[in-house]
Amino acid sequence: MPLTAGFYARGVLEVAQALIGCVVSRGEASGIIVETEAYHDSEPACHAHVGLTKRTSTLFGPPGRAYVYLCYGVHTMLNAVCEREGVGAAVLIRALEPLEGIELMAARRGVEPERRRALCSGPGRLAQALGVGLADNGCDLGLGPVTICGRPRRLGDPAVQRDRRIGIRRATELPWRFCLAGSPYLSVPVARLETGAAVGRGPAGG
DNA sequence: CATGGGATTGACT
DNA sequence: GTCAATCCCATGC
Repeated sequence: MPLTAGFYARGVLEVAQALIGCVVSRGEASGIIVETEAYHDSEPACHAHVGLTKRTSTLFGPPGRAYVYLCYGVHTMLNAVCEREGVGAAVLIRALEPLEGIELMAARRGVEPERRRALCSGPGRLAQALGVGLADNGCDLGLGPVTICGRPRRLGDPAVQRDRRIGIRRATELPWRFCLAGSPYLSVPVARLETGAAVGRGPAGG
């Protein structure tokens, strides 16, 4: 059973951590989420920081929808919209451990199925592997085409590591990246923990 | 209407 | 390590 809106309605940091170990599916292809990042309209790295526009309307909409956009004119990014309607917040899905539809994902990526790490280790890569396109923007993650289900019981409670977000120009100091500890499917390894690093307290008013 | 930036990737030196 | 691809959309005139 897919996760419902209540799961996403919580604070975006809480959701970003809770999504580790959950399963993203689209059609025959699926994978276990091993890396996420949180974005919130209170900080400048978030698209919603500019306010409500045509582009950001999905972000400010109800929780539990997909926010899909094109990055660098080349790659599609898949996010899960969080927090209550009127708050611009989302979790970027950055890496998956491939689960089902390996052959299909490999064909879409143009790599050999044996190269598991090349399939979904990166936000652009996983979107390509799943066949996510701009037409999926705004879709209900409980209904599809893109769906997210809870953690498989057999996996237990995952150990989650926190890190700084990757590839952004602004608000780089926030430790809003969440990774499955020890996973070989991360887009980038977790940085060494810095002693005394500032710990984010979460978005104001979130 | 013109311009410029961007939450990336893959190819190449 | 460097760098180009490529396009949507926010902004400004």
